[in-house]
Amino acid sequence: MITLAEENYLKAILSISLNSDGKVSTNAIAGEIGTSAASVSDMLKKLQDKKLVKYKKYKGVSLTKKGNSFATSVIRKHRLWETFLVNNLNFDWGEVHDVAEQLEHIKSEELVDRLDAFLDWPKFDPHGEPIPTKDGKIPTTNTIPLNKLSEGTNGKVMGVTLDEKPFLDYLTKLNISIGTEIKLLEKISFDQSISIKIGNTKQHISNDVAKHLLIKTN
Amino acid sequence: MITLAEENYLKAILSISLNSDGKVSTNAIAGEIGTSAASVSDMLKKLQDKKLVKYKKYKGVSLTKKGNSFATSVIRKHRLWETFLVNNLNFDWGEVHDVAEQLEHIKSEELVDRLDAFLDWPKFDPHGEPIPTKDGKIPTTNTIPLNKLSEGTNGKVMGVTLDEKPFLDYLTKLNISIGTEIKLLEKISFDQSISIKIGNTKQHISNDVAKHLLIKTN
DNA sequence: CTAAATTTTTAGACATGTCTAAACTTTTTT
DNA sequence: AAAAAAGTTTAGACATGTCTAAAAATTTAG
Repeated sequence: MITLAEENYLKAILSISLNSDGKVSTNAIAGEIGTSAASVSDMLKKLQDKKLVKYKKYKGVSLTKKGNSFATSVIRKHRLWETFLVNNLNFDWGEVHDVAEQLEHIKSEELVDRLDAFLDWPKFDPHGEPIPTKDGKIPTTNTIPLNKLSEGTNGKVMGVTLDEKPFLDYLTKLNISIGTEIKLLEKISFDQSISIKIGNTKQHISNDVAKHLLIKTN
Repeated sequence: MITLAEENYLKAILSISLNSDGKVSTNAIAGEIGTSAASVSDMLKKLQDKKLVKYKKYKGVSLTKKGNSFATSVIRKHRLWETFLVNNLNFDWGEVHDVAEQLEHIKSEELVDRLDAFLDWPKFDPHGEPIPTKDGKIPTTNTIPLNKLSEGTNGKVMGVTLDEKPFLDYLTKLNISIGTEIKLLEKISFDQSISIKIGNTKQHISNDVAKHLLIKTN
């Protein structure tokens, strides 16, 4: 049996390794989970014993096939529940994360599959993030982060890669949601901040915001 | 903060005290939860410290107002989730208990209220059990257990008071579900077993089965 | 290429919730 | 009303997952 804490560690490792290739460091995991490096060390040994990760002391960690499969399944559940919460229970996209963090640990394959069917097998969640299928495949998109776009390019917001209320609330304030048309006007090399046009208004946003917006160019 | 284990103890205490008035014994709780009397003793002290129960050593336990309110809320969540699972995810009524036991511990008032609204404020769950309202009121029914009916009386099954797969599967086999019309033909005084008529077929069932069937007489 | 800084691991402690075995109350029986 | 039975609590142990402080390994800098 895999515990709730173990699932959270696997999810954190997967999430970090998607944004930066190679082995995942103890500190990175501690940061992601909000715990101490010491606790992470302890847990990595346990995950190693269960053959969920490959771990060499001081050398970082990576998921085994089995570990990856569990982590992907947790993400699948998280995103399906977020979809349900937004589509059917009328939650706002910034309000669902914490509840989905709990729901993702409910243990029942049957439940997940039936929820998937009830939602009509969605490919993307309310943030535009891909929902892994039952067999672990992750739908792809041909999107790029807004900060990688070149000046003068038009595109449409297809998703966000950060699921935190302050960020999502800020997007709402900027009038940005899934489907919003954006034109990149200017990149400031000093701090990588950018000017954009949304509808007929110009906005200026930081690189930290831009890098979490997935754009499909027209 | 109330923990998952504490919620389960409170629920068990409420559930026992509904079926038998007065103080609830340590052993009864141990039996309900499936743990040892020693563990129950330990936990009762903790619940006492949190003012969730009133407890005198060797003298049994009862819920405080606060404890009752938590326990009722857990039952509310359990029954709302069971309703969702059966009505919307097409689960069979015998399959939902274990999943609902997990879902009932999700912490979010908002979630429960929205689920309630999504389900259109149901008053009874798929087993006919009343769903407590947000403010803790429990809808009433004028039903009596089948074993208390007198011979020759007709009635309709409005609910069951046991949520266990083997029991529910047996009912299905007997062609009994919510809404089924039943006539009580004969009571055997030796073992309190009874003969009933369902549609045009006679059946003979034990008192253990009959006492968990709630009947509304015609 | 050492020395300092950073990262990671170990050691020891703690909280939660569980267990078995033994001790203690209460209830039932004779 | 004492003895036996049943029920309950305490004592001590264990597993999980966390923490801080100290030790060890690795990386970075001078």
